[in-house]
Amino acid sequence: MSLSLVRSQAPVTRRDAVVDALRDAIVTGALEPGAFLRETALAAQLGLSATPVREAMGVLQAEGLVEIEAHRHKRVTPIDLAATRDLLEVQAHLWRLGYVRGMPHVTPAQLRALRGEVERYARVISGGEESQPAGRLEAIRASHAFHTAVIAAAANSELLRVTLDRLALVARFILLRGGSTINPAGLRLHQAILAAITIGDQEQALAHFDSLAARMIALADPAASAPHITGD
Amino acid sequence: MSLSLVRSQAPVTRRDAVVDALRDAIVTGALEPGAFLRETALAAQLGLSATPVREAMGVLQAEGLVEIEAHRHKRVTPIDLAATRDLLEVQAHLWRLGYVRGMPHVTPAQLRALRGEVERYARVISGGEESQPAGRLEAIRASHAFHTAVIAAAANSELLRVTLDRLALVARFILLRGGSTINPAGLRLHQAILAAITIGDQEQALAHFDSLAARMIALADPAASAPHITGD
DNA sequence: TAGTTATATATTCTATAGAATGTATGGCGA
DNA sequence: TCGCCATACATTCTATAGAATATATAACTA
Repeated sequence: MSLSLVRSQAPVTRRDAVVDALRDAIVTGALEPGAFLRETALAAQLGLSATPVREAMGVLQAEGLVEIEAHRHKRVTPIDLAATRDLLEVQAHLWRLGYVRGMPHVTPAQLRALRGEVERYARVISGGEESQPAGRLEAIRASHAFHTAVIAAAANSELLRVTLDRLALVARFILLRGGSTINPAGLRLHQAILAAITIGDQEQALAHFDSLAARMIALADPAASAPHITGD
Repeated sequence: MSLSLVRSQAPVTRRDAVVDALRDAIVTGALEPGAFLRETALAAQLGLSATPVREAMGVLQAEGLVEIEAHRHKRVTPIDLAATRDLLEVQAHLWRLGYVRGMPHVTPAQLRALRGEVERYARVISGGEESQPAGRLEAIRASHAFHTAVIAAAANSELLRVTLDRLALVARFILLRGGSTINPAGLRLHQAILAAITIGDQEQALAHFDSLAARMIALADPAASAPHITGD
């Protein structure tokens, strides 16, 4: 189980290795949202000096996973519901653009890749692992790889970059706070999108994608996520 | 003349100061596209050590202004026409989303700010500075501040961030390669958008914005930018 | 006692030196 | 003459120590 979707192929510098390690820890929640990050302490834990750790922080800051206050401290970005809603809305919008541009150019090989990702998602559900962190992460990775593969077909370098940019941040929220998206209904939507793309019905594929996006965005809806708001 | 639109308010660290200095140099072309950047040489020029220079490179890489090849070299990102077309398309799409979301919430104060930016653009044209680098940069800044102000009204933190993210890269291309957008016709489109927003006609404002965006994207059209392609 | 200033402490930020890596030059062999 | 290997060089990358900055604690004054 890894987060290779946004991981560097083979980290050639210690900095990249630290980035990968910390990203994994943050996305899985091993480093909890809001946790303070001290350079020297982390360096000691990882068995290297503070320099590459410090540089890794800059990368993670660009990905939205770490917040830095100059001369004060660094911390894992807390999960803010309003900010997450904004994030998911923009991400969904960019994904949708990627679908519109990418679907017409999906090759048979890419279609097989899409099928593979859906099967990966399906294995999690059929195995009943949808309530375990490992299974949930696997399903999220499959879903993200699915969307990314469609977008890649658009052959727009900037569109691919901007969608990959905050993918880890999206994954963290869904993994740690988005309980209800990874389930049979979510699987069916992926299957429906795949089926529509396979027969070339892009309109229907988009419709199913919109349903999926709406479900995702709803995760950051205060009304749904804070049901006890009227309790006191 | 500065690039304050993407500049840190008051650089509290040397790293931030270097980022601002290098960003300015890259956007204005003082550091030419493709130029190699050596840490120690730049540090010596700026009168400080290599460490903050090196960290600044990471930030500029995230902004797309610098390309880094591990253990080899760093360079100012070359201007690639295909990549720029992708960039402008995505940027235009995000701006458009910002217009749709932001326009309904523009306050009178923000409207005055928009008017101020259009006047700034107008002063460049009426002063005949549209062919000089300084004037061109001023007009680009006014235009970008205009779009950004509309988007800010949408109050979507992620949308604002993602549009500001690569603003310097967009500005550089238009400044160094986008000869024809800064002119009376460009000014008129800004004025038309402003007028439409002022009277609350968002449909028409969007139509004018689309014209503006199309003109911008056309700058990266190979056919238009390489007219001598049939000459030999 | 409340507020302010000075001091101590912790952490980041920067400078510097050395280690690691990649490229180019020159020599060797076929 | 061409290809391959070793060596020298340049540059990045990392480690370490010291400087700068912010916070907390304690002493002092009104």
